[in-house]
Order: sequence, then structure tokens, then C-alpha cells
Amino acid sequence: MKTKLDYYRIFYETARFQSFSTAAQHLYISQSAISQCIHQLESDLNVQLFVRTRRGITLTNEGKILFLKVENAINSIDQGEKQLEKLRHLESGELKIAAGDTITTHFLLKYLEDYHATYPEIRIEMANSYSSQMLNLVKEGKADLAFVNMPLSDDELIIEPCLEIDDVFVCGPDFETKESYSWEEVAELPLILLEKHSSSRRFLDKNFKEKNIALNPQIEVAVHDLLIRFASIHLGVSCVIEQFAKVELEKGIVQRLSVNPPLPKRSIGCAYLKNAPLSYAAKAFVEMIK
Amino acid sequence: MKTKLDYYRIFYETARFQSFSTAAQHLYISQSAISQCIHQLESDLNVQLFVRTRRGITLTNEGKILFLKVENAINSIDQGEKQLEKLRHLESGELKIAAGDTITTHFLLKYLEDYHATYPEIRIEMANSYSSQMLNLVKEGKADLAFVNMPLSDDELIIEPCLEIDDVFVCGPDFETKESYSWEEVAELPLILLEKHSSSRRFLDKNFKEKNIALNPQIEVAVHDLLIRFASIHLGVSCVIEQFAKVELEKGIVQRLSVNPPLPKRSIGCAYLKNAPLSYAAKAFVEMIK
DNA sequence: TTTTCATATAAGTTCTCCTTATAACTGTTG
DNA sequence: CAACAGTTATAAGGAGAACTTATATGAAAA
Repeated sequence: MKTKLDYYRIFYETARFQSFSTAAQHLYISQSAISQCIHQLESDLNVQLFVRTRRGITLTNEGKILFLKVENAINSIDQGEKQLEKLRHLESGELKIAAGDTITTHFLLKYLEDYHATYPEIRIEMANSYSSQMLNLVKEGKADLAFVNMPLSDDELIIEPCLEIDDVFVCGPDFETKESYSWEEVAELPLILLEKHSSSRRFLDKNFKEKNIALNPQIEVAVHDLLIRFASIHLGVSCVIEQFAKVELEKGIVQRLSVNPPLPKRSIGCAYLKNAPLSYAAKAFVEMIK
Repeated sequence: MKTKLDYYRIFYETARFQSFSTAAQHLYISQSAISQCIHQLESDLNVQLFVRTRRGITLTNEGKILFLKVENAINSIDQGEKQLEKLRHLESGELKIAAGDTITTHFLLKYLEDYHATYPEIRIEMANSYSSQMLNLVKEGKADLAFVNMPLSDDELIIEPCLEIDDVFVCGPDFETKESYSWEEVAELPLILLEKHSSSRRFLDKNFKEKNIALNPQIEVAVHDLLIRFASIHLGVSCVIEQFAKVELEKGIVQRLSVNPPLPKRSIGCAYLKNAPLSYAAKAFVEMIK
């Protein structure tokens, strides 16, 4: 780069208007400034760019060649700035979310619908995997936000609780329930639980293990919805998330067992990078969830 | 444009090096200057461009998007500057010449050969037409140079003589020549002349007319070379340009008639715009001709 | 802890860029 | 033809942006 980039801005306008004085008005500076700037530019580049004639000025051949490049450059910068404006106003951009299927279905879906309706220009990308994997996606910048079961922590991330959930045991409508179950009694029931690697299951196992109770489920499934379905057709007693089985509980498709004491509450957390700012698109989504 | 273009230069280098201090060294300014500049840029654009981390800095998403555009812009400017350099050093460019066939063949050709050998990267474009038309090509910028028969003048053009030429009368080797011819005697000979609209013919007619002598050629041809050929096979006496018939005169293919007084000398002129500078390519060609 | 390596901030200075004023030139107009 | 209405060029001086130096701050490494 042989000269100040700002000179090119002035060169550009001057060439467009074919006149120093007109360009000056347009740029809100004096004609003299333009004249000096162009002289400087010409001497920096060692090339005559304009022919000064009676009726204004004309680009030389060299000037024309340069103009094409400068025009392209300035348009490019303009595009960049416009793009940023659009990002800021959520008229463009993308939102990359990592979340498990259960959380997506029962928690995020309604927000995603709203979000898309409000900001239709923002492309939404979903990834789903296991908690640790999802946190990695965020750390690698491949996802803006991850929704995971808490507790969970990471040096590089902020993980904020955004929904309290309760683990409850449910059974089919015809199941004969006792007034109340102790944990030991629960362990004796024909349990339907999630697979071992899921966070909900780990949470459950951990809590029971603290009381030296081992859980031996009769059935293990991979999907939360199946817990409800299986319980409803009397295949056993499922441990589900109360908030996610709300409809089925209300309709009596499953009924809740009273367990004493109840399992401790836990939360779903929203994870994002501690040191990098959220994209405008992600910020708007987080805002919406609150 | 929301901010000074120069900021983008700094932004670009900073983003490339992922470090304020490294970019500072590279740009030969202080780290502090970079820091201030980026802050200014961020506030002008209302967007955070970098994430400041322990080990240097990283572009934010918005920063990355901007960077692509800025990179393109800077490359474009760089290309433009490089292109100009090449033009200056005649490693690129084009030379557009307008000239009649005769002048091209007998005068320009050897220079064009040299020129192309010296500057092989310069594209040569030839146009040929009548004098007035060729001057128009120059005035419209469609030709850099026009080579025309003088005298000729134009407000917008400089027309410099670049070769003196002599019009002489020649005949075949067996033609019985007198010691010397008066103009009246010449007019009586069986003349072979160029067509009426050619400048050579007009020049001839004008000179004879001033002495009240009318020229009534037996044969009119369109091409200078045919004048020589026809004379050589004794179809008559041609008026040719001595310098362009040099070879044939030396070899005795045609012989020269001694005319008294001889026709006044005239010149071939090189025409170019008075107010616009010659392109580097054209300048080099003019230089070569001198 | 101390050291090191980043960026941020403060304050002062330099020097670029712009302004004003004027000149020089051309073409136009009363 | 002189005065004017347009250009761009040039000179000189002033405003302020951008840079420098010096120091603070903060996090990671030793």
C-alpha cells in the first residue's frame, strides 16, 4: 500500500463526479482539500490520474484502471458495513443451537417458533448430541448456545440455569398406587429409565447411590417420550421430567407416584462462551427465553 | 461509509496477526495506536470486532464477516496499485495506433517490430482509415496516436512531424527520360496517381493547381505499392514517396525523373491529444520513433 | 509471589489534513 | 472587450486527529 486509504475515498468520489468542486460539495470538504489530496495521491503513486480540462476533469487511462479497483474496494467495504447493520438489527445472521432432543422438543420448540416468526431472516441451525459434546461445539465456535442438564461447569463457559425441572415417577392410569413411596420402595418397582449415559439417568443413579440404593431398571429407553408411553401402557414405572410430561399428567394418560422425599430439583442450563460476546442473533434468543 | 478507511487497514493487519502488538510492529506504529484505532472503529460501527483473550485476540463473528469484505477491498486496492506499477514499467498495457496502410508498411512496421520485441506484454492495436477519421479516433480516446500526412491541424491535438518525405515521379527502367522536366511537361506524361481522396493526391493536385496546371492521370490506384509496380512495368509515370520507394529505386526497378523545381517537401505527422497525457505505452513508442 | 506477556488508558505532542484566501486560467456574457 | 462565472492550483496557517510515551491492568506462567 503506497498511500493512505482515505485518499482513495476522495479519488473515488472525484472520479465519479468528474469534478473537484462537485466532489468537494458532496464530501463536505473544500475544493482545495480535494485538489491537494489528488496531487498527493498522484505523487504517491507516481501516476497522473486526472486530465485537467476547461470543463472539469477526466480520468486518464491509468486513472480509469485504478478507478475500477477502487470502486470494487469501496463497494466491498460498504457491503461489509451494511452487513453489520443487518446483523445488529437481526435482519441477517444465524443462530446455532446445540441441544438434546428432549430439551428441544419440550422446552425450545415453542421459543424457536416465536423466534423464527419475529426474525424470519435469521437462519436457525440445530445440533444435537451429548452434553459434553455440545459444550465442545460451543467452545469451538460451532454453536452459539448449548442447552444442557445442570449441574455442569466449564472454565471457558458461562452456564446459566434457565428452567427448573423436577424428576418424578409416573405409572399408567390403572396402576394401583400407594399413598407414598420411600426411595427403597421405588427401587423395587419395575422401573423404566433412560439409558445410562444420559444426564437424567446419571442424576438419578447418583442420588440413589448416595443412599446406597441400586437401581435396576427393567427397561431402558433412549427417548424421554418413550418413558411416558411405556408407563401409560403399564409396562412399568418411569422416571420422567414433570414439566415435560405436563400434558399427559393432566390428561391422566399417566399418573404421578408420590415419592418421599422428592428428588432434588435440577435445572436446564444455557451455555455460552465466557470470553466471546454472543452474536446479536443469539443474544436475542437468550433474551426471549428469559 | 461510517468510519475512516484507514482504520480498515489497521483492522485488516490486526485481524491477520491476531494480535495488537504484532500488528503494531508490522505497521511500524505503537501498540497503543492500534488499541485506540480498533476501539474507535468498534464504536463507529457499533459492533465488537475482537474478543480480547489472554493469548492475544480473536475476531468475533461480526469481525469475521467484516474481515472478509475488508480483505477483498484491500486486495483490490493492492491489485490496482500493482497494475499501475506494471503500466509504468511497460509490463502491461496497450498501444492503439491509427495509421494508413502505406505509412504502416513503409514507416511504422519496423518500429512496431522493435517495440513488440522490447515490450512483449503490451498489446498492440492498429486501426486504419482516412486522416480525418483517424484524428477523430484519437480525440475520442480510441487511439493513442495517429500517423497522418501533414500539413494538418486540430485544436485539440498536437501533430508533430516525425518523418520528412519527398514526392517524386518514377518510371520503368526502359523509359526514355529527358534530362529534366518542367511541371507542365510532367502533366503531359501518362500519369499513374493515387485516388483523389488520398492526402498525397490532394497535396499533388493543390501544388499543380497553384500553377494552373490540371492533372489528368491515366490510371488511379488506391495503394502506394501499386504506383511503383505499375510504373515498373511501363504502364506510365507514378508519383511516389521517395523514402517509400527506396529499395525499388536502388535496385533500378524504377527510375526517378528529374523534375524542376521539385515538389515541396512534406512530412508525416504523429498526432495525439493536447490536453491528455500519453499512456506510458504510447510515450515509449513515440520515444522510439525519435 | 513475582514475572511475563497481553491489552487499556492517560496525557501530551506531532504533523497531517483541512480551511481560508488568492491566483491563474478558460469560456461566457453584457 | 472587460467583467464575470466557472474551473483547478497554490500558499499559509490552524484545528484536531492520530500517534507516542508512560503507566495501569489483568491473566497466565514460573
